[in-house]
Amino acid sequence: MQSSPRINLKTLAEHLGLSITTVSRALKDGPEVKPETVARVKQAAAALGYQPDAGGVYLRTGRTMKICSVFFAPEVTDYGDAGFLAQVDGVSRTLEGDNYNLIVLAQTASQSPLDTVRRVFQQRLADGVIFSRTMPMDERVRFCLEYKFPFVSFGRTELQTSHAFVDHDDEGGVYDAVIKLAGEGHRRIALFNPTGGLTYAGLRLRGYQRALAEVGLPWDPSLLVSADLSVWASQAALLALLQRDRGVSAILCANQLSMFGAMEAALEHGMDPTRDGLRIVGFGGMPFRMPFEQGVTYYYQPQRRDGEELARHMLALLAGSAPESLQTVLPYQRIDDLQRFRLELREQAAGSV
Amino acid sequence: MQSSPRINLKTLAEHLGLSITTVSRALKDGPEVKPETVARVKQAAAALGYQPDAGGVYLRTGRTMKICSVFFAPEVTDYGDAGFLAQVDGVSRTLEGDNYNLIVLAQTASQSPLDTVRRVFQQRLADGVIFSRTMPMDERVRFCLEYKFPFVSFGRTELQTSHAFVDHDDEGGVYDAVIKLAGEGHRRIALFNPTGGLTYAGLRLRGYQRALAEVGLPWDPSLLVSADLSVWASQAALLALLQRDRGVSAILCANQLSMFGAMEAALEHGMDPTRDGLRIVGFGGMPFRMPFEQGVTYYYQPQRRDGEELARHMLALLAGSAPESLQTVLPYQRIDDLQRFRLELREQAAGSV
DNA sequence: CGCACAATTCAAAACGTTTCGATTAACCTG
DNA sequence: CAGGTTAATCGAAACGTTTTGAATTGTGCG
Repeated sequence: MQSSPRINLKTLAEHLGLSITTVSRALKDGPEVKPETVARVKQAAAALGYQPDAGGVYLRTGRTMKICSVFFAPEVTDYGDAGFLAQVDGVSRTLEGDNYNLIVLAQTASQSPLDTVRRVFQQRLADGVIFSRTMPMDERVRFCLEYKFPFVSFGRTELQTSHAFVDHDDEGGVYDAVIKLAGEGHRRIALFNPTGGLTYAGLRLRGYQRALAEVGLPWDPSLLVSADLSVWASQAALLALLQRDRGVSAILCANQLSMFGAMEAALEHGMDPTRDGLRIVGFGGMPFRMPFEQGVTYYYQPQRRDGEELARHMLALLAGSAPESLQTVLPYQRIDDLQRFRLELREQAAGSV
Repeated sequence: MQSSPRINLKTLAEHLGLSITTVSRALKDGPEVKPETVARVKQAAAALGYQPDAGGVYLRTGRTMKICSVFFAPEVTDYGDAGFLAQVDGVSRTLEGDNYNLIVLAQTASQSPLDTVRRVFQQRLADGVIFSRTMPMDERVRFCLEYKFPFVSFGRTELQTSHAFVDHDDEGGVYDAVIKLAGEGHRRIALFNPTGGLTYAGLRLRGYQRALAEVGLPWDPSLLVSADLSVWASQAALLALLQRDRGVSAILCANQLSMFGAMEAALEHGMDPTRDGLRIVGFGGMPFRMPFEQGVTYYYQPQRRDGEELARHMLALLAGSAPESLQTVLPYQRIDDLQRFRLELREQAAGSV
């Protein structure tokens, strides 16, 4: 158990009086090796604590056994997105089973999204990449397709070539929300959408317009508000809306941060959510405690599951599955009573521990 | 700009009519290469988009150019810790300047903290490791010291051998809070501490007791409440406290999640923060909007800066600096008016963009 | 006994990089 | 111009692994 000379195939082979070739093959149950020898090698490897050197394996095989997930850092500017961590946890946990490790690369505001992906590819930082904030004509998707670099996007594109993705059914969620709100008598329903040309913003708009048409409400562009996906930006944009349009009685937010922004805007505008009957609809993962919770509807998706699905797709891709078969659109779960929902999650968590 | 043959030193050398040696040296400004040649090589490298292959570099130099940050996944169970992302952002951004990449390894509940660090070391996943949740006799610190593996702990230890760390001045923060609260007339001040034997829990207790002694208040063990660092656990523990002890007028929380827990507990107990004059003291990063904000004092530390400091220490360590010189204890900033503080941060952020 | 054939094992090459030591060319000194 | 010094470049080895092709044994059959 001496530690100075690091255990590698060579030391292991010398120690056993075998060749490097045989040891290497024995460790992966090569059929050319005598079963007896296999057992002997494996025992010695375990005893000496041999671990294959990742660099050596890569150089020979071209496989890094790493997957990269891109983390969009500018979103951290104010409250950050705790849900991303749950996703990371899901990805990490799923990859672990197949001996893959996760690299998280922070994408700063200064570099373009494509730069980050290109770097992963060119420096061979990982065998595949996972990214979000997907756009209809996403350049990262194009890049990966061109160089045949395995990837799973969190969000769909409108590109011809099909590829692996995981996405939320935002069109369906928004559609459902508008139908319900209209049923309750709401006439002026605002839609908040993130800027940046993300695919799901378009899908949300489609669901919105489809529902409006169905219930016979007019499509009023002034009810569509766009801003950055942060508390402050959405707050400012929605405050402006409330100030210029007294008829708005419901706001469809994009994620938790913009929901916080909507609530702050309502309070800043002097509204009392209970008295004024303002309805706020949010979308996202595990809901934080909010400034107020009356009149709030929440469309929920567990983000750890997103991560698990992303990782499963990635592993399947690397194992040779066709991208067409690796496309998931996950439905939202509608929550009307947040308090009760939290209690449920709490019991659920307590039960699993 | 042909894409099929990957650009490596060999192709680059052939393209320039130079040897691999010269090209390699030119790219790192080796003094043995004619300045003119250096320029020529660099230009060609840029034009062809040459990026050194991470695996090749590692195999030769033994440097992975990666740093691993361990992410404690069980904390995600409910609200997650958005602050960790800010830290990740800080680490990542700082490493980037020195061409290091960040690996985030999720530590699941099933594996011991030591396992994760050991894996990083044995598989040579990274050149160094950063971890938190440090304990006085931390086994990970012991391990890294024994194998001379570079590390920076977020949190101090009580081990003899000195090592690099970054920590918050929790003792000072708690001390300051108790002094102020006592000055306002509070007599029964509760201290919430996380379970798990973390170093900073002990430091908090020390600051608490020191302040009590100084202002002449008795040390009452029943005012010390311990539970997991989650909303639910802290909520349950603090609710129990409020129910059994009617005299408690202030609660010192540990992080944002336990502060949420304290507020939920107070509300569940039927308290009106304004009317009942309950003071809640929180510690942590960027403060979320909370269920109520009257009577709240917040001790703030920007977590992105934590990450930057951790990364700076790591880089210095790898450059050969003595660990003794890489020990930081950061003071908290006391915030009495959260609303105003958020506005300040907002303007600050707006100014920097 | 000679030959083919299977069962084991091995030597060597390759991946991309850095670096030691050697080589060449050019320049200076006496 | 011989001999020495410097500047610039190059060839080759090494890192740890997998894999191709070859070598060594043992066995069965004619």
